[in-house]
Amino acid sequence: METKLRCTDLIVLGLPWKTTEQALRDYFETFGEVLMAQVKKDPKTGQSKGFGFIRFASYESQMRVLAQRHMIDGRWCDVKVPNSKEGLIQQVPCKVFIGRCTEDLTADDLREYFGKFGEVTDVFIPKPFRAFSFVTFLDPEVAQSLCGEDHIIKGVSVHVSNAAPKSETRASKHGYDHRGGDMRLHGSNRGPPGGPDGPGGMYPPQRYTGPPGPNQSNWGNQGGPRGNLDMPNLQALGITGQGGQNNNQGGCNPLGLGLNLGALPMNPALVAAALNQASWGLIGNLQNQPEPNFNQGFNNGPNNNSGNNQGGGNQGGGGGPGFLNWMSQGGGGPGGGQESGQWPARPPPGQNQDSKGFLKYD
DNA sequence: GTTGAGCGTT
Repeated sequence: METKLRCTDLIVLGLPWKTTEQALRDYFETFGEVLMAQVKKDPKTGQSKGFGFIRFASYESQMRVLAQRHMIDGRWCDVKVPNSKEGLIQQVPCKVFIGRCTEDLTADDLREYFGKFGEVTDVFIPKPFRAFSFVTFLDPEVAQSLCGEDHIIKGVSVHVSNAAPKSETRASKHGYDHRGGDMRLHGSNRGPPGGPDGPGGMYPPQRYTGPPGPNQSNWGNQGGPRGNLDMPNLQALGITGQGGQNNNQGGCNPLGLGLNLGALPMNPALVAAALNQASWGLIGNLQNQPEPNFNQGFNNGPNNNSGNNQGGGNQGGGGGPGFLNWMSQGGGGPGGGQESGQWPARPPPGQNQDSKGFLKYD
């Protein structure tokens, strides 16, 4: 379980021809200690091939880097987990199914309401109206904690449940959309982690206790001495965040590329690695189902760049079991803010349910 | 001397 959060080499695509290994290293060192940086070149000419690899010392740096695009020497570059390495990273459902929606419940309504429980990274409302929607949280634990509950939003009683991964969809081999920094895990070689009855000891037994009160401990940022990352919680989960290279502080990031740091959604897959088994253990509705395919179903749509929620900084995640509280240094970023409505067409109702009657999504 | 989706000579 400790091995799930180790760093891996990351591929950097789109490098300018001109970028040197030193420049590459210099750039990424603003995120944390860089153990390796290389630019792939033609052995003969020495000409760059336009991509390279980097490796961080801390998983936290890795996650943060994966969560955004990077302007390097004047070009936007993407950092991804290499194909050769994917499948090593686990993911956990951050998305919940919201049933009994009415038509007047807008994405903003949902985002605002559920933002009380944790940072919302995506809201999806099928069109045409289908009486349900999906809300994706940054923190998978928040998502899980809400499952099974009824909530009243604008006078409407909605029901939150697991967003049952649609089995056997795409996400097969050729990666799907991960522009904007969302999922990129689809290696097919990774089986289900353990199974529903696995360890189950990672999560505190007590359920999420609603919106954080004003006095609840807040691991968040707000200028705390530790900065805005959530290493305490990581450690609490048995993750040894080596070295604690914490470059990011609460408030001003040291890199020149300020804008997105706090506002961008973390890649839930990467972020949630350690929660996998335990979380599935909590998903009662899935316990009797065939093993879910972890390789799919949790992508956040074509563009995961949701605007930060209300720019208010995260809600602290309740201080308790919160896992991902590093985001949001206030001041909503320039994130897109749009979402919904740009998803692939869905199957007609009826053919998108599994044996348990769960609505599937893709 | 060009190029722009991709996946790593060692």
